[in-house]
Amino acid sequence: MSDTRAPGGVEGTAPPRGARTERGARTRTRLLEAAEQVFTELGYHDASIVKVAEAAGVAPGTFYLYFAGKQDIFDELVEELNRRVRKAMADAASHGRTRGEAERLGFQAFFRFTAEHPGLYRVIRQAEFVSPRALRGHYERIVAGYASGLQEAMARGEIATGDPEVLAWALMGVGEMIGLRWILWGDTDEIPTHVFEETMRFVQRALDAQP
Amino acid sequence: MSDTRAPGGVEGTAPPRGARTERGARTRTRLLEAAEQVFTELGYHDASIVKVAEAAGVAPGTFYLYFAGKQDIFDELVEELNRRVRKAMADAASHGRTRGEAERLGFQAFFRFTAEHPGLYRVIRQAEFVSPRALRGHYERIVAGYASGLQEAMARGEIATGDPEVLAWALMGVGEMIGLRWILWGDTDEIPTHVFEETMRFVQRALDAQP
Amino acid sequence: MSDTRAPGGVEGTAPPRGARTERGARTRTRLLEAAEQVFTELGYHDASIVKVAEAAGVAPGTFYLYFAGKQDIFDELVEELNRRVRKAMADAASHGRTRGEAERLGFQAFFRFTAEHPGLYRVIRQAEFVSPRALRGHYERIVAGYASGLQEAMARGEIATGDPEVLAWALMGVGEMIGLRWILWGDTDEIPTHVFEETMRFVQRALDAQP
Amino acid sequence: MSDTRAPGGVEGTAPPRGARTERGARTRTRLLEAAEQVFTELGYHDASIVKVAEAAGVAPGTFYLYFAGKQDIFDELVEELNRRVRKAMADAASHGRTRGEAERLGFQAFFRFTAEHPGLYRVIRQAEFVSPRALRGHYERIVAGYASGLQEAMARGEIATGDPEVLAWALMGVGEMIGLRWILWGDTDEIPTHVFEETMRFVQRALDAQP
DNA sequence: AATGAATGAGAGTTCATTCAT
DNA sequence: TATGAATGAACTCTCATTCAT
Repeated sequence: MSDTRAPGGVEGTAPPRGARTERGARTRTRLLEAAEQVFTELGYHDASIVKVAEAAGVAPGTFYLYFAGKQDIFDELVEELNRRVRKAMADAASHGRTRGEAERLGFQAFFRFTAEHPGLYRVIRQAEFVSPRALRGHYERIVAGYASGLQEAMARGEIATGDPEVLAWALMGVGEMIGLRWILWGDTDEIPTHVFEETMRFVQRALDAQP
Repeated sequence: MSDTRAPGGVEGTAPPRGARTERGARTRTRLLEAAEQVFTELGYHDASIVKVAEAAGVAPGTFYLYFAGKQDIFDELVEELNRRVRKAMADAASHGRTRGEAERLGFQAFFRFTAEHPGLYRVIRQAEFVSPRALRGHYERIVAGYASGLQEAMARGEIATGDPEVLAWALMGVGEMIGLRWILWGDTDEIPTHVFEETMRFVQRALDAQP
Repeated sequence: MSDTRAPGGVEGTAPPRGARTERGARTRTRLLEAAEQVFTELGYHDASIVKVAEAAGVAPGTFYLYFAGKQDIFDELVEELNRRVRKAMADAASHGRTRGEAERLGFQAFFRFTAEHPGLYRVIRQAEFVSPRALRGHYERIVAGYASGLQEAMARGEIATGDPEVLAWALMGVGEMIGLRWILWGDTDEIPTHVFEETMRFVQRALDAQP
Repeated sequence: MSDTRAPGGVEGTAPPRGARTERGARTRTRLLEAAEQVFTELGYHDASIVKVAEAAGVAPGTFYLYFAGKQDIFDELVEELNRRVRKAMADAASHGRTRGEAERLGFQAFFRFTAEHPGLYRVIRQAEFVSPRALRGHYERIVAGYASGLQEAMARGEIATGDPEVLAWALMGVGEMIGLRWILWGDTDEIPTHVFEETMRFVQRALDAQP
């Protein structure tokens, strides 16, 4: 937000919603944190602006100084969460020496994230019905990473050849469903080791080049 | 819509409202059909009882003679849709001579169902947030079928050994995500052949016993 | 409102808002009466749906069974009031034997209406800012009546020739302003006789054929 | 905007907020100009203080240093606009050699003003509902001018005798309605010549002494 | 003299649900 | 068995105004 506003200027499309000062930035952050908590607890549709504002300790009207509405803050929140998931996965994967190891670490990071923040994970999934575009973009970015890794591995003859994009989506489906079953629906706080290992064996067989 | 609901059957808790006469049964059926149409078109939260009643050609008050509320009819509808999906998959799979063929036919049936009824598929997915229990039950039944098939195949040495349940959930994840990507988000009315074939190769490699 | 609704029919553009029964018709009427009172007392912008509903003795939600919103009921109300004014003027004028007498009686009826319902008159005037089209239509209908009377009188040589439409608007301006000044802003309940007579002389000179 | 407002002048009651310095006077002027623009564009009720402040390049809080509220600045603005209209009419009329010519020039000036500033004209009309007193005062001042001119003309035997006040209000009604019809509702940027001429003939017949 | 974040009452509106008929 | 008018709480959102800085 430039501090050289031309008087009477119209400032383009995105209204410069609040947050021009330090204090404003803090309020905005508080609202985002409150939204995370409320959406997590109640889901998108039972959450309300009033509840979010209340949780942030501000008046309802204040909310609209910073966000255009419920969907707006949801989008921003989901985008933020998605960034976190992707970063966790990419960071973990980058420590792998071999492709297989990277894959393993990536999956592990994903499962760890969802296990540590099951509410957030649910929020992200719910985006399918609220901001399909945002969720799709998120998945596509993960897939793009997967796919390029797979392509390189194919080139090196490490894995079976095939359409890397399809393979990447299939891999993501595996991770999502295992996460859904053993974290959201499971009764432990963590994915059981043998489930994780079985999943990794499944994935490795699915990818490995047949001798 | 099966008209042979045993009163007080599996549902147990909910008293079977209305529908004690021939006419009542017809009204109930009309409401369920209307709900399918309205939920499909609008999604759970934008659907309203008044719209469902209207689509069924019935007054709003009449709705409550047959269902306890919105969630109630949604649950019943999702259960019904799930039965249809499972039946389509099971029927198809039963025509397979080999395990691999059955698997292939089952996946094909799933994709065909979602391609032909994308709205219904979305309704089922949405159940995750509205009636998690119902969706979980649905998935578990599919998994149970998969898993027992896998177990037999393992016993016969046709596929790699492992925890059949984990494998079954992984398989389902693959199907779900490929369906999401190429049917709900795709721009064709059908899953592209090469995507389907690539998916099947992925699945077969993932399961096949290593020589 | 036809009582042969096809089940599931969509009923065209105008939603059949309530009033299918005797009781509904009564509620609708009560709302319209309440609106007249509230708009009259508070003006358009300070009136609120809740106040109207309250004055009608119904819950806020009930209002929306019958009207699409504030502007909708305002339009209907203004249209109704306009019909009354026009009818009062036309009825009165039709008793005139000569053109001049008809004119005199029409003006008189207009002033009487505004004097008896100053609040309504204000509501109609306010329509200029709320439903300009409606007000314009109202004026145009009055003007059309005036103008055709003037044209005939011109043909008979009773009055000066000229563009009857312009003359008609000018006449209406006279009536409106005199009404505004001596009824809305005046301190009596009726237009003073000498003002009325002076106005009629003004009008007659303005129209009369010069010898 | 005259910058020579005598503090505590005619307005009397309202303390002249802010504007005690050179800079303050400039801010006040900017706010008034902004208000003219915003009210003109949006009308009274859709205009908001925040928009006015924005258009003036000033923070919302600053507004209240200079005006007591929305109605306050509206009143002042309307008064200013009215001064402009009256001045335009009086200036024009003063160039007329005969009474009839003065009248003609006055009407012309009024129509020209409204044609050039239709938005302002609307703002003035809207004052009927927002500050009736201000509008009434405006009209009364115009009427006073008309009336004294008419009285003199009567004394000189140039026009029919009668109550000059009633005649003056009638004249103003003619001008207002013709302006409303052909400027606010018309499709040209100017009043058509034949309408103007017809109107003037109407007015002259209405006033002229019968031989 | 100026700021701009914060307020909070109140607006319009929706809809699952009830109940007298 | 069916009706449909009525409910009223809850929702999103606006904006004139205040006040600590």
